[in-house]
Amino acid sequence: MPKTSAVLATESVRQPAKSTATRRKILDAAARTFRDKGYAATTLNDIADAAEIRAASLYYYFRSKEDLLEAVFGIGMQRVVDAVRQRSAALPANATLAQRIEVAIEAHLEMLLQQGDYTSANIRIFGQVPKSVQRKQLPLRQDYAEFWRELLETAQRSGEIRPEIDLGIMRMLIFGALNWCTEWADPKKGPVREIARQACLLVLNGIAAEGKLRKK
Amino acid sequence: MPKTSAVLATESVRQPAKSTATRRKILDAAARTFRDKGYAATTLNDIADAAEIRAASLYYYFRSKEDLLEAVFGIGMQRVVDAVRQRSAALPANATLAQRIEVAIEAHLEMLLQQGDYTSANIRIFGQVPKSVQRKQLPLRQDYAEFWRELLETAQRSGEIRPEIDLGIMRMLIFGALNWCTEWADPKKGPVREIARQACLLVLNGIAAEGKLRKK
DNA sequence: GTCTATAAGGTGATAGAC
DNA sequence: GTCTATCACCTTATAGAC
Repeated sequence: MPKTSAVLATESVRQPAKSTATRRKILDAAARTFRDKGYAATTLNDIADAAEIRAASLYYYFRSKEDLLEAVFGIGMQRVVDAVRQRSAALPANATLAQRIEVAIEAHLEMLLQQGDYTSANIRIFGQVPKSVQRKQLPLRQDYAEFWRELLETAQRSGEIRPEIDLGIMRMLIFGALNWCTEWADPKKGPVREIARQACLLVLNGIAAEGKLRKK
Repeated sequence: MPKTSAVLATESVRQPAKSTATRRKILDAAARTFRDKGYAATTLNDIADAAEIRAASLYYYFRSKEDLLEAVFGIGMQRVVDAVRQRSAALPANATLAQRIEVAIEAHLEMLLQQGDYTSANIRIFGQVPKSVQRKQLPLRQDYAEFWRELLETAQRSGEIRPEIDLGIMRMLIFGALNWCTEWADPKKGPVREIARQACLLVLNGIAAEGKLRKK
């Protein structure tokens, strides 16, 4: 059973459909507003407006603003982890580095840019949120980092990644290139596919023409 | 005359030294606090505490919280632009792409990670700040983007950058890899030089070993 | 489940003494 | 130049009617 269900489902499965729908509406509204304005600048009234209810009604579903934030964060992170893991698992066992990187980058970017605001909210505002909330998200984040760490380490051991590459630093540089897309990329103005393709070019081969390779 | 002076200097050069020093202290405090907590979550009391004055005294130097933010942003952006431009100008006219990229990446990262909180505040919280403030920063940001656009375009025309690279997308991916360093890199835990070196490896050649290059 | 009313506290900003 | 005192407003959260 995937972890997803624990995070995505409402606590009680037997709750009436209306309640579940409203809860989802609130979460959607919160994710979008947090993403756009940041956590502190978002008021419960902003969220309530977007969800078409009164601010006080939020407390029927969530104990506090922080609780709501945690729910949004959990869903957002779990979605990336699931998407990247699932698509990678679908690859043949003898898939190349290029194929594995390509699939992972594409899944990551799609979650970030197309699949709603939960993931992008998590990525964008994580650094400016109460430390207590950050701490609770660490396990899930490390889980995801671990996936990439393994992917890159295996490839370096097999000789597909050059030995002078520092995998710890490189992983964060790659995350940066991808995550920063929330700040500028607009799926309506250009296909995510093309961004993913360029990101693969960068990560695998860089931008320099052959024969003009850097010495050291 | 560099634009710097207009932004860095106090309005009136004839103001007593004490006033100028306090102003600088406030700016330093604001940059650090904005950077760490975000704009909305930072109160004027936070800044006043860090600057060792009372909140009301801030209004002797700045009209409003937003004014203070604009001042911090302006300084931060101007510093990157100046640093990158100056160091690039010091290169010989026939410098290679690798040399130019290396110098630009190093200067950018040093401003971001070593040279104080103004630049990192700008980079980190820009997306979650009132739209009116963002708009005022656009000219300076475009100025910097223009520098990179030229650098990359010249290199692609001369054949140093492969033709299948989309320079618009690639520039943003590179910015992302670099800017994201504010979220994880700690100059006390590892030299910025090493991060810059790895970033150059990534940008110029990627991570793949030769002979394992991606087909398409 | 959702609402109105309201509490309790903090926020940016101003007035005016020193 | 810096302070204390204060204002008007907005925020999260709770109480209790419906």
